[in-house]
Amino acid sequence: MQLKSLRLFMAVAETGSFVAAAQRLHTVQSNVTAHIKKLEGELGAQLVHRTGQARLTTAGMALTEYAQRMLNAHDEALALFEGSPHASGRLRIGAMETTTALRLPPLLAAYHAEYPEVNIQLRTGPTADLIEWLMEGQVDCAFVAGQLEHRRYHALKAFSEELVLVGPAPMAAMPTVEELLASTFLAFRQGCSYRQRIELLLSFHGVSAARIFEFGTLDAMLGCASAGMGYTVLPKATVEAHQHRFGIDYVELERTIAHVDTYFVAAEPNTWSPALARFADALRSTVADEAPPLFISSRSHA
Amino acid sequence: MQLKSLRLFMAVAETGSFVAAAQRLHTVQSNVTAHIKKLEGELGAQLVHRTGQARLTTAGMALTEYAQRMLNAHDEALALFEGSPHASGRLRIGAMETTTALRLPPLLAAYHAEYPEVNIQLRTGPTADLIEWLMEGQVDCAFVAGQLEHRRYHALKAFSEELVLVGPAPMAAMPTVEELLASTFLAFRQGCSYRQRIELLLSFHGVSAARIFEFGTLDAMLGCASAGMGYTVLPKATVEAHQHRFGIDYVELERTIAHVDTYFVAAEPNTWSPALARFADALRSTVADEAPPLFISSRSHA
DNA sequence: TCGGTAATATCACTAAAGCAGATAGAAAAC
DNA sequence: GTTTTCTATCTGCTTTAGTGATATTACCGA
Repeated sequence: MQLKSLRLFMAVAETGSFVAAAQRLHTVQSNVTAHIKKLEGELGAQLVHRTGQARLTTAGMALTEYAQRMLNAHDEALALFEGSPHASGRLRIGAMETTTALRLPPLLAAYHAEYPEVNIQLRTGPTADLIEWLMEGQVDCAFVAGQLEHRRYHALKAFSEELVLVGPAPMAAMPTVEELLASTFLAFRQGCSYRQRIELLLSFHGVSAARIFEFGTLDAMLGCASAGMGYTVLPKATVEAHQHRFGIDYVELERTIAHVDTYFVAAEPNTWSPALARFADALRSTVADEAPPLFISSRSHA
Repeated sequence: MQLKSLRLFMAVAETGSFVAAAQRLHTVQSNVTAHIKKLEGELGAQLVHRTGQARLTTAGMALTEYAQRMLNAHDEALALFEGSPHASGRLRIGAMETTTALRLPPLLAAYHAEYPEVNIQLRTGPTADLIEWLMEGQVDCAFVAGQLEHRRYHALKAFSEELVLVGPAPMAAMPTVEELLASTFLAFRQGCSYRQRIELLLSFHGVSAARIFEFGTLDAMLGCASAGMGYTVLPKATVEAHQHRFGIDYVELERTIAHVDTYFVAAEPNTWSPALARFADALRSTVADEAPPLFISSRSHA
């Protein structure tokens, strides 16, 4: 059974004529006859009464239901890919805690408004996990800190973050080496790229290691920071967004340490579902509003 | 897009390998490659990651939903016709009022118990209308009085009825010619074959014409008969079934007039949907329980 | 970094199927 | 009874599918 045959069959059913069906689908009558006969042979039943008007037999009517289902699914699939008037299906996004909290809401809102059919699944985790999930196919795309070194992945610079050293308010100046050495650092669980910055910061100040408390959520970490439990390193925008809720303050860091770019990474664009492609579009337009876009695409293996 | 390609695509998705998919569907790996590549070309997107495990891309996952829908509909259609484990769909039956009331209930009950998926639509009318509906395709089959003369239709003798003259109780003997001439006859609306029998009965007794009242339902007719409004001709079994509810009685008629066969008629068997074919089966077994079956099939135009 | 291994891609060839045009046959309309 | 209109069949051509052998690529371990 072929979709072509079913298409012709439905045309015959609707027009009541083999020649009309042939014209509608831009072929010849003998071809229609051949397809209908083949269908009848496969199903072991006559589908069309040929006397006078070509009317469907009872068997033919029974087939229409299934033929219509197949053709509908086919047309929808084709429309989804070729046209792409509306994206649908599932979109699994991975992102860091800070990105999720600060950057994604407006982006997701805009995307969802335009493509309400897409079922968005958001998964939060540190950069290392995100990359693993992406490679394992557990997410369709991810927002990670720093550029992905791996080949065969497409990367788009999404957001630029300025990391600051966060501690209990007030913080007038950078803590001394002694203070840093004596204090605890608060970080997300293993794999968070910001945590690497903490270690970079420590080495920058000549401190080799420090006590580190791991947290699972941003709120818990900020709460502990305001309570004076220790210092942490977070994007400035994140801190400013939460500063009114917690008694925290920050000092800016040296630029080489502070600057971190968040990249949108996914497999190559030609593997994207329409839902993912539209999401990348939405991201690009968001990025374009703030800064000139910078595309870093991997070598495409034609 | 071909169902064959989608079948291979799903096999690749499930097995994670081109060679495994080829083995499962009894073909060779190069063929799988060709089909997948063709699909990818048609949709303009890469569907499968080839590195290591053959995993689906995001686009590929989006396709699976539609592919599954198409293949499901295909499998169901095939199962419906070839196997026929369960009939489904719609079955439109036409029947005379008396047949509907007396003969169909047990048949329909048995059929519905076995094939609950079938949506049965019952349409009642006189024989002439039934034949017209059948030829126009408004019903899939019909129970009519007398054999259908038309070619290209399959007929199966379903029930034998013994017509009797019905009047208000008590009826000791056949009314005289004068009584018949003076009385009114009650019949279904134009086209009812039993009504022809009334006219035949009258001519048998030398009466050329009589006043006839037309009714739409059996109950109304029997009610009027019990009230002494006039006589009617009905199957003996029907009268006996309603005798306890109405004050009616009957006398038997001369055999050449009394005997009427009810035939099951439909288009030729090779045009039957599974639902219709199973219904004919059910009817045959019902008939076989009562009398040796008698098949009168039209010449099949191979 | 270099082979070995296991996977997919490509190629050449054969077979089959699809398609178009012409024609024959059958039914309906006049 | 003739004409018209429709479907079935036939023939040749073109395209496509399927097979098996071979090339290429990626991955893995030494």
